[in-house]
Amino acid sequence: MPATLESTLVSAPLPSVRRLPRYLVFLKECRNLGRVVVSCTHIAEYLALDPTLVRKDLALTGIVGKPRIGYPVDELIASIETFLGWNNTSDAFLVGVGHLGKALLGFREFEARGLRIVAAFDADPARVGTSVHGREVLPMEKLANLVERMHIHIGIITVPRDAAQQVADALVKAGIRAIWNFTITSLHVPEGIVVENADLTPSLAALSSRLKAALETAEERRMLV
Amino acid sequence: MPATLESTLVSAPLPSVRRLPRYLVFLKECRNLGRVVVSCTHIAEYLALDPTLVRKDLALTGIVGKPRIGYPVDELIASIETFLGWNNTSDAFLVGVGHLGKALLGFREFEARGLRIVAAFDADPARVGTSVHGREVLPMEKLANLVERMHIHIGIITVPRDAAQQVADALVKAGIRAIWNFTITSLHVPEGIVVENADLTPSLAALSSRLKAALETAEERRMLV
DNA sequence: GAATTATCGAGAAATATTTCTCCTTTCCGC
DNA sequence: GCGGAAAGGAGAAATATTTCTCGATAATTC
Repeated sequence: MPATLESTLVSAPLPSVRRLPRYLVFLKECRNLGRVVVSCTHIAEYLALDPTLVRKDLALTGIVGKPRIGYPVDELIASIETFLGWNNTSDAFLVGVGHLGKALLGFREFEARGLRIVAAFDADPARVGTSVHGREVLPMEKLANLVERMHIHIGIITVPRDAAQQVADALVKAGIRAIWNFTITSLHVPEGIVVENADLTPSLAALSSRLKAALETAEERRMLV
Repeated sequence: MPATLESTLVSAPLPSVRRLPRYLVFLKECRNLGRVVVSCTHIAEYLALDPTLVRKDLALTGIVGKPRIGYPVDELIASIETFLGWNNTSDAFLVGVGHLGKALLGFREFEARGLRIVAAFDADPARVGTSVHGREVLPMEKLANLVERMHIHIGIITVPRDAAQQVADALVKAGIRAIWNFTITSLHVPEGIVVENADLTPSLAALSSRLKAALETAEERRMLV
């Protein structure tokens, strides 16, 4: 039996979880406009989804709506944010202060979404000691000690792909529980460690594929007419 | 009408397409190590996937393997790259030269993956005229004209989320066919325009959710023992 | 040269996810 | 209050995706 990276125990459907943040954007917009309640039909229409799908997703968070009324906006926002754990922020370490690492360190929005990058590390001595968006870049040697001392659960990998596995090993050894992997490298980690891949290449592949299909469809229509 | 046309009309399963780039990483590693053939079993083992799944994904690209041997590495790489359209690069425009936009402009790897960002635009006059990774930042006014003149199909949106819809409208009006959307804003576009969302927030949500589940599972096990 | 074994291919089965259908609830106008 | 319309809830149906099973094939070993 091949070792599975994902523990397929009881957890929420991942596609649903991924949609939740987009609901939040719309809901906060509603709140800003002074709306008190919102129906899943409205949400679905705005996001071009099926209303039932939205209802199912929202039900995951434990909220119940009222027929003919909808969901109370404030409660719904709170419910989703609680479900996603965005209320109590988790601290994370980032490894690899290149272009992307710097960009991530600059996203102040993460903090509103439950993630605080508290320290950055790099193997390049030239980068160590510099300051990026208010955080000093630390040497890799300090990583293990600090992970333990600060009870860090999340590691963010933004190093060149060849170094990714090595960094992952170091993070796991230090006691990290989840890795946000921005390289395309397929990381090998012990069971129980969560790896979420955020590399852009798969998304680019999907874009290419869909664009190709769209252009072909358009071409065909043009020839039929 | 050739059968290939029909097969492209029914677009490939997106999850499969997203996995293809990860196969490529492994395959190129194999090639570098001097391997000539590789079996889907090996690929599957390395990526912690089911062998049959890998076989089905590879079959999408039209390659046929040999029993007891596997797939010829070079041919397989070529087959996947052709399928993904990584051989003939498409030109793209990027709008929004903030942290992320700059980071994307700095990724030279995109070119090996069929994407060349040929120009960058920004609404901020302070940024217009500056140079980022060798490309001059142009004013938004020039966008429409250049999209048409250069036959650009792909637009990349890396602006603040509030400006995203407006930029998308401008891109669509200019004649763009696909949008790579790095904001969490749900874009409204006419039918036939492809929108691929690459915002990190859904991935972060998935990470949080899975980490939470993993920690709970671990806790549960600990209490059982 | 035959047996053995690893691998691919195809289609069936299983699972996950999304959509549909019907029913209940609640508000609004009368 | 009462009936109708609109909205959400629950579970079934449909669809998409993944996994399983079995048969065929080709290299390796004896």
